[in-house]
Amino acid sequence: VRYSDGHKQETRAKVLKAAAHAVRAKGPDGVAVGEVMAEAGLTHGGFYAHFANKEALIVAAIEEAFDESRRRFAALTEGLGPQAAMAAFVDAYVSTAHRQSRARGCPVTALASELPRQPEAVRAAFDAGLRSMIARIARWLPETEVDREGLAASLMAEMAGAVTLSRAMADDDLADQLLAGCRERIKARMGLSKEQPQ
Amino acid sequence: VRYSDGHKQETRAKVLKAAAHAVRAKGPDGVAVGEVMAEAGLTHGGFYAHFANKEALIVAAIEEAFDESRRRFAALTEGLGPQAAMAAFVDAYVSTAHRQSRARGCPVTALASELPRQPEAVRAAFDAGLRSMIARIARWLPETEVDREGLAASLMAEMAGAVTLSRAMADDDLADQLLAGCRERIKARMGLSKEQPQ
DNA sequence: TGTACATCAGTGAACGCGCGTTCACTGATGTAC
DNA sequence: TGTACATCAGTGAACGCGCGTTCACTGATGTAC
Repeated sequence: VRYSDGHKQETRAKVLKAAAHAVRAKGPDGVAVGEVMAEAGLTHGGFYAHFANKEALIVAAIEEAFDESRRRFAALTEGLGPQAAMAAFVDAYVSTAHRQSRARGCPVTALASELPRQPEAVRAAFDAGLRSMIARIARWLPETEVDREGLAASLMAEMAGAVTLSRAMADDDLADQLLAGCRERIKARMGLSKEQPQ
Repeated sequence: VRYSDGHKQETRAKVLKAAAHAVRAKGPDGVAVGEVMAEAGLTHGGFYAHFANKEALIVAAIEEAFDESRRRFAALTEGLGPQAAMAAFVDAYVSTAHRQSRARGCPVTALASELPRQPEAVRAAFDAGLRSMIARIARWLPETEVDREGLAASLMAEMAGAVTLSRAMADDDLADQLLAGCRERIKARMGLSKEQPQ
């Protein structure tokens, strides 16, 4: 072992983190192996000591992006009851801040429409991340709700749609209006609106 | 004039149609000028007699895709009152058929997440199409609704999100469930659910 | 304890390929005389 | 009416560039003796 123990793991983690940002900022096909390696402070040739090929990097990057996103939202909702957690989640997700941070935001919003063109392994990674997100949302919904998974999927669709559309809009004010409107309507759909009692 | 009158226009229209399909199937960056020309029965070199460059093609292709989509849904809702038109629109949009026909479907669903990376002109074309779609939906909503534009934007977000997520899902049954669930919830949000009176 | 050797993460040149763009040329047809 | 010329949509070879991948090499460090 030439380098200190775990040196290779650390390098791999650095490359992966850069890739997880790049895949959201530029899309799976827009990620350039050389750029990712440079971002991690290395030259392109060393890439293949860590990953079999670009596809393997994309798969790992998507998993990493979902993990990052999960940790971010877990921190945000820590210690809150289900309804308060859900409200905090919606406020953070359907927000101007999220609109503006594509590289660090939720991979669902950043990648969804490019996914059908991706190879099987990439699609599988995204599919798993998406399903676990919906399941997490479902757990926050009232137990009295008859079809929690169904409602969770519907809410996920609107949240991801809202952020994606807001990013596609040229006018910042209009985009903010759309986000605010969707945010309130989503909360109203779950009895979490400001106008209604908790 | 060598060729018959309007020959060049016809060729341009053929190229544009092929590009409008390709841009939805492969994304703006995935469109290959040579492939589009081949699809139109021509060789790649002739492209520059019709478009200044690839970016100009993408802009025109997005406009064409929105037009196609508009005509399709106009035919579908022709002669119907606002509520029936809206219901027909939702049923057609949030459907398995739409999920399966990316190249001919709505450009919002097909392109949304790739848009932020595109050049200004491309973004402007998409932005215009998106806004006109939301305006069209708003006109179908009950006049009693306080914020028709806001509700329209929220519904557009959920519809586009639902179709996009369904396309990203590997399991067809799960995808169909998501579409059916979103469809009913969207209609319920407008008093158009099967369970409720028209 | 000191020296020769093995290991292997990382380097950087090179290769092949696809793609956008350019450009000299073609050839069918309309126009001028 | 017939012939020479102009026009221009479309052809196909060529170029440059970026990118994924390969590969011979480096050099710092651990191990064997």
